[in-house]
Amino acid sequence: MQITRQADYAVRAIYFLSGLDEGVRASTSQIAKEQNIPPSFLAKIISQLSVAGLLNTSRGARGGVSLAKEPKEITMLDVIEAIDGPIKLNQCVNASHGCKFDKECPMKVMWGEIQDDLVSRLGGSNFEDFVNASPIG
Amino acid sequence: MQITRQADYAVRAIYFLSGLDEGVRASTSQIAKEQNIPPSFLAKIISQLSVAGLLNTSRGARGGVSLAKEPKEITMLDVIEAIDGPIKLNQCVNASHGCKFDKECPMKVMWGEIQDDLVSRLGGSNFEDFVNASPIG
DNA sequence: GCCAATTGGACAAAAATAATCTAAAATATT
DNA sequence: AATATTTTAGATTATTTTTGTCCAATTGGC
Repeated sequence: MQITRQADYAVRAIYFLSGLDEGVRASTSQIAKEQNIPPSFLAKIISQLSVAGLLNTSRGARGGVSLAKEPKEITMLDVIEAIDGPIKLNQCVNASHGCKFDKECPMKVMWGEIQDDLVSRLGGSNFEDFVNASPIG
Repeated sequence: MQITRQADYAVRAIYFLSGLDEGVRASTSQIAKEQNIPPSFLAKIISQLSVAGLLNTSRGARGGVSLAKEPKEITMLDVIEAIDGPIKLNQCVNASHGCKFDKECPMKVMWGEIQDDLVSRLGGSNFEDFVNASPIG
């Protein structure tokens, strides 16, 4: 019932980049040092975020990473699902898996509602708001 | 970001027992068979629920398990936290752990709010309501 | 005493998580 | 062209968590 370390690292990386001027790059190792994240682990995460379309990367000297969209267009949900996959609070939500109750299960309904709420709140949280709430020093 | 199988098993056991008449016992193996849960695994879970004060157990022939409270007095949160421990959506919530942002982190605030919501919804869901919503056949 | 049940502990297997390491590819700078 | 820097990709490892199993002990009713 907790986001993974990886997802947290991803969020912090995006947040860090959101604090930079538009288009400005930072290298993975820079972010790693700044945020105290294992560098080669972060490299993997950065790569996934790039595949997910959240980051632009450029190789080579003076290369690095920058946001692929404005902070306002990136939500907490985007980042977390890019790393941890779709949110699913219980195995049965949005999928029957042979539980005896299943179809008539009021608890399944509850999980579905809570999950929808969670997803919608995460989907409504963007990084511009985060940065505005507390400008990064 | 998902409750464990154990917690789900626990919930299903409590739900099953909530459908019985007050004070009626069922054996662990009965519940296990009924709900398709590995019996010796369920025994462990039952034991934890007993320690948590949610179940009464009695050993010996004709022994078994029954609810320690009325279904109305048992919440989804009770059951899940008895098995999975306290809900914590991210490592940083309610605890500083050396993240660079920490104190001024708007995302930590967000996690805290979402978590409080989740906890309050789970704490507001009791098993009488579940049983009423869909009487167990 | 016998049978049926929980209890407790050790143990094992599998899966998920958290990394590390290395080689390759790309690209600015010199 | 050479070099230094950086991402990319893949294999590999280590650790932790999750999911169980098994067995002996205990308890209680008949």
